[in-house]
Amino acid sequence: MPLPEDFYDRVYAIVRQIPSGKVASYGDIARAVGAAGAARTVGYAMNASHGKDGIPAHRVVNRIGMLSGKAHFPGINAMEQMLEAEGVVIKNDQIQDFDRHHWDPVKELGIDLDDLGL
DNA sequence: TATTTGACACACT
DNA sequence: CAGTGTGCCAAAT
Repeated sequence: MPLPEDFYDRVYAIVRQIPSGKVASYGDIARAVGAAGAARTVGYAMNASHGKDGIPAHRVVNRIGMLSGKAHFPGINAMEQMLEAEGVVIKNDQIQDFDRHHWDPVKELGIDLDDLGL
């Protein structure tokens, strides 16, 4: 279980479950993987998700719904372009009606923070 | 083996 | 109510 990839795999598993037109915050994902507070590490995991596929990193934003990681995408506008294509309204690198598009994995997937094996 | 960085989050002023 | 500073976990060097 102490495999480094395990952590990434958990993050990918959650991000992969994000439905189209929805977005999740790093903190929520961090909690979903059992690493509450490791939001930064989640972003790091996303950095490794580039070479992989099926990892809609463009649906992952910070808590305020800002496209903080847009700079890490191939195109500076690729992130918002994809989000807009899914029905998400982006304004000035920020998601409009973030609460409306917010998708909490812990809540939607019914993940029990006590059942993460901690 | 220890230190610094990192696509954040929360608390305080 | 808004802005600034500090703290968190894990990975990489």
